[in-house]
Amino acid sequence: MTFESLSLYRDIVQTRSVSRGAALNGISQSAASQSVQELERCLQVRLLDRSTRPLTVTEAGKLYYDYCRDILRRKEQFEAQLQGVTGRVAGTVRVAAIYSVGISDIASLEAEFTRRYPDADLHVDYLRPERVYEAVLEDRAELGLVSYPEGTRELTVLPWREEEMVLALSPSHALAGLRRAGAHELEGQDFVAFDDDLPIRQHVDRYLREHGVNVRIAMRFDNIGSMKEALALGQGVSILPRRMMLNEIALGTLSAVPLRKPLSRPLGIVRRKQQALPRAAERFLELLLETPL
Amino acid sequence: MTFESLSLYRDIVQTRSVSRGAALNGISQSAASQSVQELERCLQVRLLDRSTRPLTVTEAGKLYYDYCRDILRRKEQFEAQLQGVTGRVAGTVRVAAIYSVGISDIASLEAEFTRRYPDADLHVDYLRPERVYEAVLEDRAELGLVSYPEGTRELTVLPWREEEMVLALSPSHALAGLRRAGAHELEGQDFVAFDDDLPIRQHVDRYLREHGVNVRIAMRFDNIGSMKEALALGQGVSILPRRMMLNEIALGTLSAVPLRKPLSRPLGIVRRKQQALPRAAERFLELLLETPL
DNA sequence: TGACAGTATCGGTGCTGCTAATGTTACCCT
DNA sequence: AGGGTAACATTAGCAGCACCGATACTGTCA
Repeated sequence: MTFESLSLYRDIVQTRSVSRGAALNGISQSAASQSVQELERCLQVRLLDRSTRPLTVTEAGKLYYDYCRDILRRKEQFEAQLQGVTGRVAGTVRVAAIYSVGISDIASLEAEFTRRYPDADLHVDYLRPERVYEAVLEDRAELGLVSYPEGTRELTVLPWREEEMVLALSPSHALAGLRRAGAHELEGQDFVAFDDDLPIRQHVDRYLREHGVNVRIAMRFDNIGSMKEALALGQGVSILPRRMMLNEIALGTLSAVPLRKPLSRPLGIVRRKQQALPRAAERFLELLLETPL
Repeated sequence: MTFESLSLYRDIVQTRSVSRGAALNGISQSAASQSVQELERCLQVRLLDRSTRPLTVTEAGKLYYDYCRDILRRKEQFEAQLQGVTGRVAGTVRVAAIYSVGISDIASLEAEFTRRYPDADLHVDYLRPERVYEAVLEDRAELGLVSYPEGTRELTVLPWREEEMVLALSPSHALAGLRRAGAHELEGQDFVAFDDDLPIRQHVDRYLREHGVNVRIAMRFDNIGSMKEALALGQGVSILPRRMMLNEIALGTLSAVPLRKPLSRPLGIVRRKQQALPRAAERFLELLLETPL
């Protein structure tokens, strides 16, 4: 019973799928299937009920899952401790981020990080917000970058940035010439919105409601990139973080109009409570926090 | 990195020797040496300083040792939990006992145990008292049987038996005819004693001192078997648990004279605190506690 | 400075665990 | 119902690696 098989089993349970677990661990579905069977043979007990889809976890399987988690966390803890002794900053920092933190920002952070710590690797996954929390909870990432962060019993939050939200629209749009946008000017506009279940959507909705504005939701997206495309094509207006539009503003494909009643979006960093971070992850966290807005 | 290698490393550190660790894990010295080197190569850090004898453990090596212990304990805990779910009583119960608990007693217990739980194995090691504590502390035994038990921060004690101590001597000895032995009758006798560092020796010494008796220590042993031989040959007298002499009394090779001022020896069971016992070990513990004196 | 006990190294071997291909089964959908 | 699809199981064959035995090296005694 190797650590690979522990990690594999954990991932199989978390993804509720042998194949996905196999993929996450870089082995074939066949190998994963054999690994689980070997496990069940050794322990003489069924761990997973694979006669149903998606597969279900038996009582014993849950025990083994907790066991895997504990073992793998202890392993991470050891590795963190070890790096404290050797003084080396190495290993992979896994970061899960929402799409809208700005890929270019992270890219420059990544460059600085690999410059400072050449032995460390940085791996960033861009996910939907709920997936970011999930990734941190399920040990697939040391750090998570989210907007409107919320802590839980197992997760702790560090404030990171406050981003100014602005009216975003095509330069050719009627409202593009305004120096400042009052709420009433949005009344009845076609609106390019975030998906209903994203936190940012809730906050923008509340902002509009509080200022007595009704807009017409023209389209919905779960990522800023697509929204910017739609706006550039004149499909409507939106409210987006200004930082995310700097490129398009410079290129002249989009315009940003400051809001008279300001609205900002807080970004935060989530991590697991009482989990010593590997040295490399600690350093990346420092880098994040020292980076100017 | 397999569990075998964790167990191996733990044993190497505990025994301060690669060869002994290898022997404990049933592999060759060569394999053990290679395993440690592989470990150091993977972690990129020296764990053991083998340029000195006995070998010494580096800072990183200590961290890894703690890690091994934690992992292996978690594994045991899982196995115990699993047996709770399956209801099976299987696996090996490892018991460490002092020589003087009585091998024949344990043998009959063992017979009863394997009768009740045919899937479980019982393994008993007979050791010197300090080794019994060590074996339990270092996860080489689930239960320890000792006299004059003492708990520690990591060990908890369950009282087991109170054994009557009697004057033990050859039937041909001058004192053998007594119905009861007062303390004064021991004055000046040749005494067959336990080794100085055994707890039972301290207690017998105190008994003699408190009753103002001086004896001449004729010989010392660390096990009751040898003492009985010496007594049968008329080499002196001793104070021993009666239970341990039943066979010799029946055969007429030894006599037991009750002490006027009674002395008893408490036997106890030691186990690690906050460590769920495997189901098989739990059952053996039940068996121990229900066994009549 | 031998003698020894312990550790490192080396070549050969067997077993475990992987892949790729194929067979089987649960669930969905009209 | 009854294909269709996506998942899991099975099989054969191969590759790597952990093991062993033998031997060489190295600390630590006397």
